[in-house]
Amino acid sequence: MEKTEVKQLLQDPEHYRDREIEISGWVRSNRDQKAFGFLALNDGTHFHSIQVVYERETLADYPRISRLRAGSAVTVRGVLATAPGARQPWEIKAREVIPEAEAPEDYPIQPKRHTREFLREVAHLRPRTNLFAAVFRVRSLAAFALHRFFQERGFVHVHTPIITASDAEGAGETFRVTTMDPLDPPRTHRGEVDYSRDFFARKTNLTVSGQLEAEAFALAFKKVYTFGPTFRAENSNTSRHAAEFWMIEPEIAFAGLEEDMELAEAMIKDVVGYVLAQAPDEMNFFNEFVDTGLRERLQQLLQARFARVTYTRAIELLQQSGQDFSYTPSWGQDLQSEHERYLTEQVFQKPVFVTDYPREIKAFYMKLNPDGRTVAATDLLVPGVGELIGGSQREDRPEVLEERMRELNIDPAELDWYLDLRKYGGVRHAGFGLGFERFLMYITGVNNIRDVIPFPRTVRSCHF
RNA sequence: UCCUCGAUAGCUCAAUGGUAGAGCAUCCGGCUGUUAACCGGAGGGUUGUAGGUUCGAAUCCUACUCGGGGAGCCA
Repeated sequence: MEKTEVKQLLQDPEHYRDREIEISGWVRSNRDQKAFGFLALNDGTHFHSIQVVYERETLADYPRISRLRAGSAVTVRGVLATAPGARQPWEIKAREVIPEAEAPEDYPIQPKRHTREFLREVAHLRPRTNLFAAVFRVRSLAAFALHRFFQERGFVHVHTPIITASDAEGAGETFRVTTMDPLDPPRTHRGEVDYSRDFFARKTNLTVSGQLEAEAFALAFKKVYTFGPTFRAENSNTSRHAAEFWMIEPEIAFAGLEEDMELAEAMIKDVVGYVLAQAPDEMNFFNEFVDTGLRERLQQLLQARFARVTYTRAIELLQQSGQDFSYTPSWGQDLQSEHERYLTEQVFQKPVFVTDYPREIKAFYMKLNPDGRTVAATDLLVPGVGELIGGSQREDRPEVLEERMRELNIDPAELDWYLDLRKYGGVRHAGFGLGFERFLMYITGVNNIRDVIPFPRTVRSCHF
């Protein structure tokens, strides 16, 4: 008797053929007939379930086993054999089926198609479905591939803080972190809330980005990356926004925008290639049931050289397109979603870096170009998802940086440490932020961010 | 936050002003290789909530709640 797992069995079935094995997992479906029955058993190690055949003649407690409902857990002892005339080549002929835990009749996951909306309401059970088993295995593999990509290139992984005091990054609304009594906070003599008596003796919030801290480490280790949770308290009601999501933020020193884009392109191709190779069953499932163009699009991505276009040129292309946009493209305005989609899906038909945006529509830390009108920023637009990456070369001239901060009403005193980085050996450097969930949407074809996060947190929704 | 669509059995959906139904799931029975098995039977409903119109409301009106899609903000 050998304890084993479905993944091992299906990787090398000949090795296990006719051998006594033991396997434990959950029942996906159970069909019994007069003399025998079939369990579809999934043990979580493999996308596919394995079929278990049990016979009335040889199984002592056949009536009980034949009534086991989907969701029940069992241990099966038997031999691996080829399945006659069956859809799957291998099955287990059970000698013994031991119920480990039975699921009552109100188990919500049926062997049928469920809507994603319903499954979100049972997020604790949805990883037992084909779709979510595939999504979350791919999520795990993609996370590993990202670490591997950076580690193999000598990048140092930085754990940037989750709680921060910098309120000046301009990356959206923040969640306040406090231990004060909301009904009766300490107050100053003028009646204002006195944050100096809060836990950290100042106003603090959950991080909206690890970039500024990553820059500090890039100016010591030369190549670093962060990979962690990020929090935005924005009232965004879309399929692409969550209040809690994960970001990858590489930062490289002695490098500019060109190197930044090369890094982003290599990273995306590496991870997509890894997932395609490591999760063929999951990717086949997405291609068949989620997005029938997925495989072709990802294969093209691996082959294609990502396009590069300046913001100024992109505006020209949009203006000359003859398209009837809801918003007329004009220089100085941010690109609308419809413009981004048109560029990546129609004009280039592949991922495209848009570079050198007007300074007025980008953040204070981005390097001012010699033309004085644009900054060395880039957004990577991809078909289907839109903006996947936002990056830039960082402003490394202290006087220009400080001037930009004053322009945008950011108090330089609050970010004195950030200005120090320019003061002491602050070479040119660049970086970008990749929204991990948006990347997963792109890889899997799943079109709602709530379905690529195990337990999603969005506006007015924080269950589980 | 704005625009738009929706909410009926555990799930997916019918019923468009006149007796709330089907498929799946569940339960019972049948079936000698099933695989979204099949065949027969049974149970299962305050039609999202609160008001209103009407002889009569799942259906029409108002508000609210929740959800989908789109926009803005962004990753």
